[in-house]
Amino acid sequence: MGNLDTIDLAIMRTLQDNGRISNADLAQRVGLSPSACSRRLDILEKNGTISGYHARLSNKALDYKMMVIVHISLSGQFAKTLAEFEAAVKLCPNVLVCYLMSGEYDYILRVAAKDLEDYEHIHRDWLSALPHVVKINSSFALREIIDRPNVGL
Amino acid sequence: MGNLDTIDLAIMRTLQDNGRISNADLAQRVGLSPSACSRRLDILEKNGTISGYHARLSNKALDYKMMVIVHISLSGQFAKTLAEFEAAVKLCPNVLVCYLMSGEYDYILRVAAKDLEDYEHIHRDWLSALPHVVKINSSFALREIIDRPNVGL
DNA sequence: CGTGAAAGGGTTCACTC
DNA sequence: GAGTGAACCCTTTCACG
Repeated sequence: MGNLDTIDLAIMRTLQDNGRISNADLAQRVGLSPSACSRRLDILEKNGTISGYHARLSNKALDYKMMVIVHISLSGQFAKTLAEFEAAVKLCPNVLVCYLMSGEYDYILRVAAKDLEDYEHIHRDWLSALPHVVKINSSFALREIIDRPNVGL
Repeated sequence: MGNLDTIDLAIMRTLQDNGRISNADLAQRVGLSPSACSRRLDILEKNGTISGYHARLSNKALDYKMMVIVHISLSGQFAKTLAEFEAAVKLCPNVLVCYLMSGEYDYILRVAAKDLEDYEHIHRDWLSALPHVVKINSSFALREIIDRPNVGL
């Protein structure tokens, strides 16, 4: 996790947008020889600075046309209550993101659904069924403005 | 964007978690010859079902320890108002996600910050400075429970 | 860090079924 | 659609400058 220099940042910037580029092309882009580039990449991966590579699937192509932001409150804040909720929410494949929050609601979720009917099912069969839930508030996304995997470097 | 069969789904499932796997290994995992696998992958990429490959960077390694959910209201809903806000918000590198929403607030944002002081700067110099903003509500994430790039297949 | 070289694989064709 | 084989290219790793 040592210090990142300009070239490390260039490698990361390239791989953010082009995760499947070959090492030879990557080396050329950042101005390194293939062997030096491969060595650096190896370090970045092994020390966890680059934690993985993921294909992004088109929600449209998969017919997921809706994105819903869900705020959830539980009946308490005991560790056991939270742990049971969290274990259950992880099983729902439609939940892309879930954070424990400060403030009015305990959790915020980002949920993908095919359409409104699909979301009704998810709401009834998954979200309402999560343990200790006392309040659910769904807001629907009208349009996606930004969706980046990482902070801009 | 044609129909996806079991093998296509297996390819996508593999590439979601292992975006830099070689075509040869991918072929073996899904039970195809390398050439057949490469042809299918090519189709999935070209028709947009797979829209890209992204390295995931460790927020910890980059020193981004805070995640903030920000609700924002604008002074109106005219197309020009929204367009000006959206153009401006896209320039902030700390904003990972931004959706136009139905409901009480107009936009919801996911913002990464290094620490509380860093967030104060982002709030003052970026968020408060966005055009037409009349209300900002920041909630801080205490813990990440789920953060998947895609819906579970 | 770069170079060069060698070994081992990977990718991409045309071709066949 | 899928598999095969061959040519070509890429990756990885090494010793060395």
